[in-house]
Amino acid sequence: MSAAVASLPDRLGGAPGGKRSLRLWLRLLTCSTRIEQTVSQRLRDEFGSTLPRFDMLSALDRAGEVGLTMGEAAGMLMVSNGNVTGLAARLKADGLIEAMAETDRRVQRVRLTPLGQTRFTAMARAHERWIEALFADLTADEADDLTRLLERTKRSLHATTHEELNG
Amino acid sequence: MSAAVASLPDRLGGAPGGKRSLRLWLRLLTCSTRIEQTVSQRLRDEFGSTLPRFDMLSALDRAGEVGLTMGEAAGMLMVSNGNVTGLAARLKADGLIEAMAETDRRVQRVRLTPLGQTRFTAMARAHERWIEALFADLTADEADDLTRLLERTKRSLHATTHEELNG
DNA sequence: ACGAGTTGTTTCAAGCTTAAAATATGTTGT
DNA sequence: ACAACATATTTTAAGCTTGAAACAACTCGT
Repeated sequence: MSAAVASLPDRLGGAPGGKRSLRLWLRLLTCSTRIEQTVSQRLRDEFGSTLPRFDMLSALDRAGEVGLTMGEAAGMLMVSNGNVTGLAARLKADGLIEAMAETDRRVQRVRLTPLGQTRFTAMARAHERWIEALFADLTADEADDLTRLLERTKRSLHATTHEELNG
Repeated sequence: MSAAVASLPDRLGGAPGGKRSLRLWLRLLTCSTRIEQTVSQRLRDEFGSTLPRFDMLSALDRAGEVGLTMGEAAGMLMVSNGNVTGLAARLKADGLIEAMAETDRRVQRVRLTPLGQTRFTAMARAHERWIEALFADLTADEADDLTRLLERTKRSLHATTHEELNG
């Protein structure tokens, strides 16, 4: 959740170049940050939870019975392995997730507990309502256009970046 | 930098409702996170700096001679006041910013040092190139469409949220 | 079997971030 | 002047995040 205030001093009419991209990035970041802050605050106020915790529960909900290893979870959440270690420890302490048996003893696999499932379902319902409300002023067409353009953007980013997260 | 993996289990064809918004939010977050991670990594590798530091320097660059108070900086960066206190302390220790005199002794006003200005200029140049490259696969029209839609989104968010950050 | 290399995870130190409480200073009404 | 209130900032405790180093367990070639 970082908000760049990159310097955009000048004209923006013509060139498809740097300033144009900078302005686009600034808008993208502003929207993203604002939504994160809103969701984060409501998660705290209404559920005493956080966005990282919610994201982790969400990934585990998708995974179902088989759960996720630490590495798989890190990949889905786009965070470092060490991060997931701490997150999992806190969620375990809350009783929302539990460890599973694994033959490969290096692997730490976890899944939702029944309590975790219940709590996540409640949060997910509220979360969906919040997001829907935030985008409410966009028409369905605008939302679809935006989604499509972001998909194109994602591919552009993918083409330009090949970095790893861990170490 | 948090990456939601919100559950999107089902059909997505029809309704303009929750699932559609959720998918849009997910794309937005993915793009934003990916760019932040890329920029963050390069700032560290090439300048030994961080995104929050860069953002702070950027805000001060825009402010010019008169500098910014802690509160003004917090507003521009969309972070808490306490956050800016720590950031300013670190940048001061690096010799990149300095305190200014103020009649109101509650107010802490800071500006770039010459060194800070030099360093920021170098970083900003590189930053602009990185961003341009990340969006390189989009046409100028696509970039403009995206910027416009994000502007509309920003207004939609603004209409729905009135929360404060501090306190 | 055993050493070398690989893979999955955790630990660690440092920085970022927040909300809430505390501090310090300024302003206003009387 | 002074009390009450308001404003600007810092402090604090807790959580999030990372990259690098450490650790543990597995695989493979011989």
